[in-house]
Amino acid sequence: MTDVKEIPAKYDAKAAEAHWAARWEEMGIHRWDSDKSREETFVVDTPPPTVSGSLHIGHVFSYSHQDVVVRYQRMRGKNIAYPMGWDDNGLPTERRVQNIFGIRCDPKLPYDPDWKPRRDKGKKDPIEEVSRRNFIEACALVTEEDEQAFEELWKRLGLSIDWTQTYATIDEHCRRVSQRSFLDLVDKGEVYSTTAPTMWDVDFKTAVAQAEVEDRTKGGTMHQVRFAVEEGGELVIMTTRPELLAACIAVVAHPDDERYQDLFGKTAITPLFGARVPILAAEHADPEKGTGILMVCTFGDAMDVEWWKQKKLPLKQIIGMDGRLLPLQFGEAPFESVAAETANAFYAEIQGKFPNQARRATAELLAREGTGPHGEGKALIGEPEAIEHPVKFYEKGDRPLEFVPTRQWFIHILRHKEALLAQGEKIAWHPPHMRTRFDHWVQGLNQDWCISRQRYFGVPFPVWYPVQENGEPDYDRPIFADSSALPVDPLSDVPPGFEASQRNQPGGFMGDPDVMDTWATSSLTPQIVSGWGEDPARHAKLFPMDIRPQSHEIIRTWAFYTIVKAWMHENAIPWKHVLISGWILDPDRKKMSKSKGNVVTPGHLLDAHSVDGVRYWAARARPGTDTAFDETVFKVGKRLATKIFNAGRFVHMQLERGHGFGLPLSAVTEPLDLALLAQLGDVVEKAGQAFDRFDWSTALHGAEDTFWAFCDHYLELVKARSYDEEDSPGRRSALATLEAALKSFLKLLAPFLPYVTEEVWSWRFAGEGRDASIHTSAWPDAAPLLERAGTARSQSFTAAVDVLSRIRGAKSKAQKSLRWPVAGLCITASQEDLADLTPVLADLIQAANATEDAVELVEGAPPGESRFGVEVTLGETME
RNA sequence: GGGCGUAUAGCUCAGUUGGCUAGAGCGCCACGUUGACAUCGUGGAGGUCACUGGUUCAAGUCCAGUUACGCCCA
Repeated sequence: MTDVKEIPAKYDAKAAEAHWAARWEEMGIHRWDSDKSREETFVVDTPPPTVSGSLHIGHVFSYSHQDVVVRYQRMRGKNIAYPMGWDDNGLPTERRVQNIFGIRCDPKLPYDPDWKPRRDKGKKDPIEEVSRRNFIEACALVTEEDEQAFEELWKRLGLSIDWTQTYATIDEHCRRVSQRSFLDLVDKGEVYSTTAPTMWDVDFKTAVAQAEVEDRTKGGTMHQVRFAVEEGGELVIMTTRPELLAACIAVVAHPDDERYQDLFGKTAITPLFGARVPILAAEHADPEKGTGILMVCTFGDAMDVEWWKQKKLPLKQIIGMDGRLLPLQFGEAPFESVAAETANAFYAEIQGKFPNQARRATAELLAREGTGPHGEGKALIGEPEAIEHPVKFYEKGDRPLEFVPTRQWFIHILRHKEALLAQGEKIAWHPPHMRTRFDHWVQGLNQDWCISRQRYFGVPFPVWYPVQENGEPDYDRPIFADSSALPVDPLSDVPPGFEASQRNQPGGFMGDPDVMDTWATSSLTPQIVSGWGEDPARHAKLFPMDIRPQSHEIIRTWAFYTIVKAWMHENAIPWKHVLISGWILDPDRKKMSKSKGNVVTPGHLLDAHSVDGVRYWAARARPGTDTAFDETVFKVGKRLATKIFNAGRFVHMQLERGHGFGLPLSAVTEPLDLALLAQLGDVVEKAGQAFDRFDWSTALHGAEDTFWAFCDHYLELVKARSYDEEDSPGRRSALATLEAALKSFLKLLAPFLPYVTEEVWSWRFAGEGRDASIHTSAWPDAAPLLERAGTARSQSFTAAVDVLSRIRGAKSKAQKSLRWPVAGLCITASQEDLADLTPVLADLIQAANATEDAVELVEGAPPGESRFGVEVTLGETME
């Protein structure tokens, strides 16, 4: 308890932040109680941030939203399970490690136990090659540091996380859960491995999933190329990728396209390479596009893959895993040619090149005389035309994706669209329209989920393959780990029934060298936290979870995959509610992103505007709605915090002077006070309702507005009575109201501004048990407030405010101070409005510094459209 | 090109089921240090509610279309 006289005149936000962050940890008020029932518990599926090193104001924004919701639920008496995870997986970390230490992984190198990563390397130093295990150790080192930086920020932000419940997506527990998930899906027949054309990043040399692909508009060139028709004549196709000519396996046009009716069934011959390819009718060919007839290659795009599958065409792979054109031999299957010798000569000029170089070179070849159909003229018509078109990129990559046939693990999702849409319907989305994004994503799926990544830092597959006598692995007979042995590392662990010496030997085994993609693990955060498959009692208390807070751009990834897994494993939804946060836009309303260089880091903002100020800014944003970054809003939040402190200090001083702490609500008797209770009850009720539908901004809005009205008007109107030296009923009524109001406001605002509200609460209101902290104290109850207010005229308060404002205006116009005495006050209003005003007239007179005999009430129509006509005569002197 | 969303004072945003004389804060201007607060208070000026039509006694709000911006997808 703080002696009221000891309360400092100024609020030191920074000191309060440091003090309370540490105290809450000591008090353990954020701990989940595993003894409580599921019904009493509120579980949060916290987004594990990718610890790529940089903190972003967007983190502060969305994590503040979760915490606001959590703090409300805690005050509602819920046993909160609010864990924290770190997403360390995969490529972002590997990239960072490569840059920081100047290293690259070469899996063929042996482990060097003495090797230590060095940070002092310049950009000019040669890249050091290290073993897989050394590389993974370097990744672990960096992520550990990053996690610390995040944890410090989270703690400073006042996130009420239970820090005894943490995980990292590559830690042992998460590896075990991820591998268990994989094996469970193997058992359920939802996983398969196959060699299929897969979108492939040629720089990172890894497969990527549909969700990681983005279209970028790039400049390209459109070529018109003449093909010979074997039976006589020619046709003209249009293509942006002439470098794939050697991979051409067919020519297609729409079956209804009149221009090509007589060509269907005939054979075309490709220029340069002399390949005989069928001319086919295909529904998906667009007659409006180009010449309406196009070449199918293995593989130019997703459509090519589709046609290749549908028409069962041969595979002619010419792009290698490094993105360069592979060496080929024309005249041999599958590269048969009617002119193998010239084909080889032409191909020699483009072999080994990257596609864009090969494209220009091919165009030049096609422009040579004699390359045209039947050896006449040029194959290329005119000059290539510059165009803009969408090109598929890995979202973290710099070079266009290629379709390369590789062996990968997939999860069946295409055949489950209906079931997944049904799962989406069982979840409440906030705001509701965000579900349509999920629906559209599911409806638009066109590939199964490829979960293999050719990386190092991630969760390995619990899989080995038998090595055949010819030394090649037999992918069709994978050896799965025993579920009791998880997690396993197939590159160091030995499968059941084998000896370590048999690794990579004919008749022995080989470990799957790949790791799972990030989402294969991140899609399991509910299961990871709940102890799925390990601790049934815990799982039953934490799963399904209550809320999944996240932003809208990862509905198609994180939310989607999590829904997939929960459905496949347990035919369940992973959470009851999805809360979507908007984005931070820069002042030009552009999305903040690293590449644009408009990202704001949060540290200095917390210093300048206080944590409460920054959280206020975050909480003002409606769920799902993007918000412009506006530093002036931080100031408003800080001002609110200061106001809470000052108003709290004032109320405490009044209560102290009047020995008024702990007066019951029944002491509230004055009309003005009863009117305030009515307002208070109303805002408490509305804020609770808003919170119950996860609409934090509306709850804040109401609480804030009412609190300012309380400070600006009620406190001014009640001062005279609370200053009263005698222990009158009027004073007792004022003091009881002040305490009830302050407590209510502190609680209403506590989820948003946890520090200043706790600070003020701690002076005298903190007690035993739940009341030890405002954040565990009970959410205010509107019923007793409204009951006490009864039928009190709540219009009385607004009437007093209305007239007081008019008097203030008159003083302001006369350039007098607000304490300037009022010598005459004539108020004209309807009978009803005067009836509202009369009971609070005494308070009004005091606040206006008027006297009772100066006031004249006239029943009649007020001038204009105002509620009250107010004529003010100011006194001659200040007195 | 398709889907979803947004558009209200200079800026950031509120505006329930249509009832509005359209609000708040910031910024701006003026005034004021009164016993919570100068990290302040009071007052003032600021709007064709993107545009065009429609429904209605009544439209910021409902309907249709247009434009601009954002996101997702192709």
